[in-house]
Amino acid sequence: MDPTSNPLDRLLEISELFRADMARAFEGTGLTAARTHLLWVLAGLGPSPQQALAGAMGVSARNITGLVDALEAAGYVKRSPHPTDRRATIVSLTDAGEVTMSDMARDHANLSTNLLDAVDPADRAALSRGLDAIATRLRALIQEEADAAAVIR
Amino acid sequence: MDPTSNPLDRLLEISELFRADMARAFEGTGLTAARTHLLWVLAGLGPSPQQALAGAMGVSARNITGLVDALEAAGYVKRSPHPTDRRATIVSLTDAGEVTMSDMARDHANLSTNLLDAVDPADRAALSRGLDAIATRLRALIQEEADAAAVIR
DNA sequence: CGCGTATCGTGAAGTAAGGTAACGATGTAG
DNA sequence: CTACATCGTTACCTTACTTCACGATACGCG
Repeated sequence: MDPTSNPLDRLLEISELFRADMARAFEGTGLTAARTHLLWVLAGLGPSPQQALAGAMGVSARNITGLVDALEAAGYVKRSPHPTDRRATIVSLTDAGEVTMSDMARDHANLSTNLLDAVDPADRAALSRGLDAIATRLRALIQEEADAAAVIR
Repeated sequence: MDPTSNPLDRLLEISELFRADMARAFEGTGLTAARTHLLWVLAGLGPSPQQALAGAMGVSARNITGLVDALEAAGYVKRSPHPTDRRATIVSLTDAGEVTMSDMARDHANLSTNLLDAVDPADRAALSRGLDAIATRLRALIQEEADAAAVIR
């Protein structure tokens, strides 16, 4: 009955809390959510041309230029020439960037554990299933909307 | 074992999906997440001075000026003089704004139902409890960090 | 080989959300 | 009445995005 206790509103609240927490965590590090996302993608792909990062992040190539500029200036990332394609530049993590990423992975794992600890063990499996179901449904809804919009065009 | 199936990652994914869905839903309406947030707060508070909106949204007064400018230009909101304090202006929803907000409330309720429908009825109570627990824990963690940061200053 | 076309990264310029600092107009307490 | 606080706004900065244009380069094809 409490209007703020339905799952949708809780999820929206949790989204907002994540956002606030990340903003706080990055204070003074020269990092931001977008830059960190790039680092995360880069750690997953390994050294990549900017084009590949744009594709993986679903963002324009121009935007990658700006994010890489900032990360390079802050020392997390470096640019080097592509060995065979002289148009392309390869972006890779610096040693400092690698360290940052492993710290981040550790923090991420800790947070995961910490949050899960807050949940009654008896509820965990259902929570996990429920979140999977919601994510799947959400993905489907967004896809439907995208298809509907495509027809109009 | 699947690294993408733990609750934290699911929650982050769901956050991202919400963001994408909202951005898509607002296309061509002159609305954005921030502007809609203001409308939402305004609908909750009723006609308010900009100061009150800034407080309620946790954002600078300057930013409210900009959001109200945009919403006023799009016809969702109007400014009128405060009856007793000539420094202040009162922001209120226009008729069009009221209609938009009730449409939005309806869509919100539909989405809530739709997403919950995707969850096995047997899992719903546990999901709800789990989300509450996670939100509570997250709030506590953020508070701790804020306190820790306050000590340093 | 040469030519057209596609691709890579970036300059230029725009939009949107945020922030701080300063200021004029006004309210309010002493 | 004078000092101080508050309200909204001007001016300016940052970050994250976009599109468009362009130079340099790769590449397929006749």
